[in-house]
Amino acid sequence: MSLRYALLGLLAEEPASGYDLTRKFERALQRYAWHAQHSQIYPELNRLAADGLAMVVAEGARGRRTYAITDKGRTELRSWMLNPPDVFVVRHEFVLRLFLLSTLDPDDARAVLRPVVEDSARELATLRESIDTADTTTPPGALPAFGRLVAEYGLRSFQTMHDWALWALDQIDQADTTAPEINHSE
Amino acid sequence: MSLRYALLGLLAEEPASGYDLTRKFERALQRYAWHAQHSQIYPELNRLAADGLAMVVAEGARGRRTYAITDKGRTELRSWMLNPPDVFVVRHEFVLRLFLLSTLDPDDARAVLRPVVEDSARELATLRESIDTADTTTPPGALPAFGRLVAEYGLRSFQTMHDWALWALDQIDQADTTAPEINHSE
DNA sequence: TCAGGCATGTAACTCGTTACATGATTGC
DNA sequence: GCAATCATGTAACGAGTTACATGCCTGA
Repeated sequence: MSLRYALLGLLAEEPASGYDLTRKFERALQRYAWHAQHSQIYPELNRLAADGLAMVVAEGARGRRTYAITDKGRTELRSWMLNPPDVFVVRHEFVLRLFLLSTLDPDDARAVLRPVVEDSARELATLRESIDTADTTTPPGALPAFGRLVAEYGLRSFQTMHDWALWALDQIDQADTTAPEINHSE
Repeated sequence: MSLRYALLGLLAEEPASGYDLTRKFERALQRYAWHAQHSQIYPELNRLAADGLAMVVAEGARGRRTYAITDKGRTELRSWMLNPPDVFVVRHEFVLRLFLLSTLDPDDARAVLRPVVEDSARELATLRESIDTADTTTPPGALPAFGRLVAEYGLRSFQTMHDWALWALDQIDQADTTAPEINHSE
């Protein structure tokens, strides 16, 4: 049911069409939080409308339909936000690979980790730049957009991953040079 | 296909039954990396065996079947580990809620964030304790188990989340006391 | 005019969840 | 004997992916 609330949440920020929402997923949500394609989004929008949680507020060129959240939708969304489950659904292929690093020999493990260092550094730089731009263009004293909170979370997460990957490479090197002959049994 | 590799990876560490694997998911993978129930694990084990990537190596009481990874399975797993996709699948309901914090008013946002501070502190303490125990029981000079790498990643991730949530609460307070009258329009 | 992007949809398939179902073993 | 746990399975359903399908607008 998370897709339903992801859509309601995006609609709560501003009205949007299925096409808009698809692009929002690609740009922001997909990398950190949730993934969905247009083939899933359009039917769900129709269901949201059928359930009275969203409604079509404009029809434009090329069959474009702009949806907005309804009061009922807002109530439903708020209730979902304030009642988190005890255990969250997590599916993270990257972290899965970290878990399975133990199945590789040191050289292979290093080969997996090195791109992690570079990728996280690149993500970090991109995010920091867009945060700096946003911070300087925001009038002083204004409410910081909540998007700023998420960006900060992303920034810290990439920093953590970067630092960790460097540390992990170091750990592997140490183990490898200290006692390389213990390996290669079996 | 990630489930397939998660299972292969766990079998690469040691032979296990479907029942064992189900518990491993519950204990470790589920919270951080991937989730699966027994109803998905048993059929997939049968498929792994049919494809020659795993095989039954022992049959025990109560119909228990212990599977082990085959050489073909190891080759397949290694190839998967060394060829990561450009973009990872991420489904993280917790982070989704962070994104949608912007749809809540400051009081509601605080109500969402406060438990995050507490939960992450608790997870942090538990993880640190089990890491300390593992570190002191590991004979000095031995190869650090790769599980130690993941534990460290978990530790740092929870620390990051904890620090971020405190920072976010502070940001909300500041915005709320600086310019509370800007809100409540519309 | 025509390429590229806007815009929506659906069918077939696979993945994942929930619920139902069954029985064996162990320890008290 | 019986409760708890071990142990595996499947059917029905819902969620998510891939591929196919269609047509409209805008700008060069």
